[in-house]
Amino acid sequence: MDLGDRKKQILRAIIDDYIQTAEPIGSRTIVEKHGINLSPATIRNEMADLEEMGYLEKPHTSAGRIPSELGYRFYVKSLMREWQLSLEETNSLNQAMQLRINELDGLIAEVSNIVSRFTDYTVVATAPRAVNPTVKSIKLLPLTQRSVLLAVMTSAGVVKNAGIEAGTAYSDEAVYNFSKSLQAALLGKSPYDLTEDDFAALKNHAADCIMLYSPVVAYLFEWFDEDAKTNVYSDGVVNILNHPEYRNIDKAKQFISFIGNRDNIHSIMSDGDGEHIKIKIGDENKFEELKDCGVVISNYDIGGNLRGSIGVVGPMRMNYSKIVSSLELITERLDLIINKMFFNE
Amino acid sequence: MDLGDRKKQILRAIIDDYIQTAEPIGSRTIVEKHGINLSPATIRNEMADLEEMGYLEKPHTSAGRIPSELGYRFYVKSLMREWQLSLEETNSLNQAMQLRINELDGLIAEVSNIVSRFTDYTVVATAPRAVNPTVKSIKLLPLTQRSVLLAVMTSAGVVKNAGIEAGTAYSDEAVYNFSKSLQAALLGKSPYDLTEDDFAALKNHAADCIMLYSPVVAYLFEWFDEDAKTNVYSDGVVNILNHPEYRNIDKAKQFISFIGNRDNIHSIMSDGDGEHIKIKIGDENKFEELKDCGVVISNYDIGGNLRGSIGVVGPMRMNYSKIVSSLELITERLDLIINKMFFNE
DNA sequence: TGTTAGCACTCGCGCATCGTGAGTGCTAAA
DNA sequence: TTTAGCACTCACGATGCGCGAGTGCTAACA
Repeated sequence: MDLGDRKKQILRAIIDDYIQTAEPIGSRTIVEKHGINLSPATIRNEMADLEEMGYLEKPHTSAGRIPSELGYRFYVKSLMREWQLSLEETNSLNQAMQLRINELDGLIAEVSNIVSRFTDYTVVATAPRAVNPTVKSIKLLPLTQRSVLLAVMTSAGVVKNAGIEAGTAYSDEAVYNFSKSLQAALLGKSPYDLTEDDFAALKNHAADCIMLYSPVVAYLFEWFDEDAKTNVYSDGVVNILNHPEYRNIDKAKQFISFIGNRDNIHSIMSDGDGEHIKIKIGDENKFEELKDCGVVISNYDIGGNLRGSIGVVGPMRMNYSKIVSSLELITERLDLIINKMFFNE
Repeated sequence: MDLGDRKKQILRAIIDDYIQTAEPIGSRTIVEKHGINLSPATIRNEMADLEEMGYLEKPHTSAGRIPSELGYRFYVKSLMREWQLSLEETNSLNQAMQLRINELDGLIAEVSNIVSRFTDYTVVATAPRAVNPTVKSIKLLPLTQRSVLLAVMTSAGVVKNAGIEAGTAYSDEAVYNFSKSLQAALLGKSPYDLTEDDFAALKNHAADCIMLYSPVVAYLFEWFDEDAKTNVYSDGVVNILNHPEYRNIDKAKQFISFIGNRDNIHSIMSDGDGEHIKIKIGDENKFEELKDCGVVISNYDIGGNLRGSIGVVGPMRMNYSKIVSSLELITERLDLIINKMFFNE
């Protein structure tokens, strides 16, 4: 399992090259392109070894070698060098992140777009979610005779609101009283903190506008439901067509359909076990549809209050190095922006 | 320009056939598949005429004929027969429309999905927009010390709301008073009805919470701005890959990118001049990217209060007849559902 | 013992060739 | 006016072939 330095150097050269060209690399190419002072024959011997060890594959007898799935894994774990984003690249990224957006959903959509354009792969993302959120403010507001507005601000600074059709008319006073009871019961807490008794009491207080009780509670749980499908985004799905692995229409169709399904995206993101950046290659993905793909997920965590993920999906032959650098830069900026957005200037 | 009955019959046969098979039709095929009591030679003569008139084209000398752009236009205008959705089809559509959704955005997204699955083409849609909306209810509600919620219900029953970061703290009373002034000024009107003087007066009344004035006005105009980009949706983009016209990866890429841009979708929908169903073929589309495409737009209008559009985009060779029938059925159901959703039970 | 030159061998790819068959237009007869 | 007959066209798929990049093996060399 332990590779000699020369083998490592050759393996790295092959993978680096293949990531760029998508074409099998022959022994001669390695000698020429990468400054290795050995004859092609020697390289051939080493390559035969690497193939036997499972790091390389031959598409057919007379082609060069390409990395195997195992080869990629070894590469991202031990061989990959940090990608130096050029100054222009860094600048253009920073510039693109000068967002004049002041609402979370738009922000994530915009960031997904930036990353997909920048990496030329498909990007998936989930909107940041509050960690253990509590109610910071809750109000009921009569809108018309027959409808009220429920507005909640969570501890993470996220505002949720919804109109409720009351069915019958209620006095402003009844609504106001119910609103007060909600505040008394919920401020500083999550609806999951309340006992059945608490809810029973609350229902009592809502006696004068009882039709509002159920919708209010339903919305509260919906907003605080940890398992709820949060908003997911994707962008640059079409980028997959830029890569030769997906010249095949049926493969492309399968990929695009798969990513088009929100549940799948949600599921891709959800097993990032809190690691900062997680790379999954081929069979490491739990979806059959991604068995030829690479996935890089970055989980960010803002001030311990908001958590979200942004991921890059593409063929197994991806520029992992550049993706990791870009995601790191992006999540760093994102942290700054969201902090500014929610927690004072 | 006026075609004899026989020519019409032949042209219709060719186009119907081509829509189904995507392959050039020869004189013999016409005689065999469609019950026409003439010899292939006669058909050939007629086809030569139709070609000269511009309704048909030859991909090359020894293939059959395919419809020209002009041919398609003539077809949808004069030749196309009403498509009879089968009972199963109608049922499955009706069943799919049993939506348990009670919010506009989700509804449109769901309907787009249904139509795209049903027709096997790409669907674009805009969320319904109010026609000449006025303010039915407007309130400002303190959320926390430093943020307020602006809630507006329009005459069409649509609720808009937004949190405003106040910057500095205001008394509940100041906010309440400003809220009252807003009501006095705006109830039953649109912000576009107010004069400069009205706004000046309003600003005066907001003296105690002057930082709120600008954002409130900005939101109002945003919400009532007819030209504002409304929410647009698309679904089934990947369906384009099911059609042989888009076996070519580059064409597919161009199409998918084009549809991926929200501005383009908005623009596609926006020139439906109030006609109920509008079909645009090839060059009739103002976008270069759609010059090989057909577009069917259905503009629906619910109770004179809400207007929206749903459209189907695909290759020029589309099953226009089935699309039109489906869209008609769908918009009819949509009318029912939205009516139920907003205006009483 | 590790490295390298030499060499025969493999095999995918691009290219040219060619027969097939569907379809056409024209002409002349019904 | 319609149709049978016929020569002609041309895309398409199959076949075959040469090229060249790349390999593995062997034997010689440092």
